[in-house]
Amino acid sequence: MATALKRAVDARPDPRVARSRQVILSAALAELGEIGYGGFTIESVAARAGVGKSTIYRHWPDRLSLIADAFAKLHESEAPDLSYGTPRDKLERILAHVAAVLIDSPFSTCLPAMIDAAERDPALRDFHHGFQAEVRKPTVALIASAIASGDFPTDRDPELTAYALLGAIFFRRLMTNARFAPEEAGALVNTVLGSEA
Amino acid sequence: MATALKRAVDARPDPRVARSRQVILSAALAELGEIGYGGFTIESVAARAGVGKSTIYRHWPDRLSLIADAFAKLHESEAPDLSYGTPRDKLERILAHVAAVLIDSPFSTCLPAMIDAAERDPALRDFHHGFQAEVRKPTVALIASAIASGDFPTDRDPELTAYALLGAIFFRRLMTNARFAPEEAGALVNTVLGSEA
DNA sequence: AAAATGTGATACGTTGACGTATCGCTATGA
DNA sequence: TCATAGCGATACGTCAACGTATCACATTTT
Repeated sequence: MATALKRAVDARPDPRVARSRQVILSAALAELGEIGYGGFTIESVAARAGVGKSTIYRHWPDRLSLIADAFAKLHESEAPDLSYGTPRDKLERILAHVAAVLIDSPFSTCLPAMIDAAERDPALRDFHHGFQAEVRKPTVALIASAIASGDFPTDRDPELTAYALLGAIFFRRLMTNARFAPEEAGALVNTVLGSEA
Repeated sequence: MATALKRAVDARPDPRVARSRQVILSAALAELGEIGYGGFTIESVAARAGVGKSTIYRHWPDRLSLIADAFAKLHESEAPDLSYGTPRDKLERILAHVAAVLIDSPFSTCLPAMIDAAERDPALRDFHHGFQAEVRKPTVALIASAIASGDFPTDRDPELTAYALLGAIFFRRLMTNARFAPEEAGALVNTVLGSEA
């Protein structure tokens, strides 16, 4: 059995590989935030990562798969704790978290590039939309159950409610120069669900 | 007085200039929709417009000013008629209009490129945010007056309400694969303002 | 009709990124 | 210790777009 294959099967992986992949992905994210999808180049990523260009080509076949992996890395974030509080408290906590992420985080920095990339490449679009749908699920479920239990007004559509709440925060990030502050989360819930909910 | 200067002062402009500018701007918009901001090139625009590259450089000094002019052209659209109906009717009409625009229009096609461009260039950002704020004004005013008059629930913030309503529609365009249908406008108003409003 | 000017085409040198290949060098696992 | 990779650097030819400069032709104004 060839040595390389043997290692792949039963030996410990070379730690240099993991390290290379990690610094390259970080540099790629930084580039996406700064330059965007269209102007993204392998050579800038290599320079920023302090890595030889060949090292990137060793691990990714082309620009697009590197971008896809970088976006995937972006989505390693934790959600707020939903194990306690009233439905309204939980919802407010979720929205404050989303607002905080959109004010300042790698995700927020790369969001315009991601939206642009999703528009150009079908695989990235599926990834982007699919991941967002996944992330939205707990929020929609929370709203639906609160409506069903009567905690929230019962004449609401859970999905539309989620779109209105999340949409307000994303809209402020992408279409205005005043990002949504986490402290406004309560006011947003009041405005959408009514202040007595 | 030199002839060129004299013409600039008091004579009729050469119609070829207007025609060139117009076909170039259209081609530039098509390119922005297809390629995006980062990959935008003067040569593609020239080819698409069926125009010599020199003609573009005759009228615009560089890439950025051409993009800015193209985006400006994008914003020549008419708003729905707000001269009749209840506040709720008017609001629903506005939202249905926004939804229709975001489903299919040059604006919708170029929106991801515009968001990306706004993130990279401060002048384009100011333009983008400024124009959106302008467009939003009548909607916010309508909501504010309907809240003040008691037509809408009085415990709402007009601006937040506008962000929730518009945000839902933009969110669906940018973050999901199911754009908002104009027919859903009524349901959206119900969900945000309550069905009895 | 004549003068002026905008136009498309084309050529130019320059630059930056592509993706490949080939170096010694060094970290690694055996 | 030693063979084995993975590494950064660098060079390579290719290509696409940059922004400039000419040119003959067509359109327009005077």
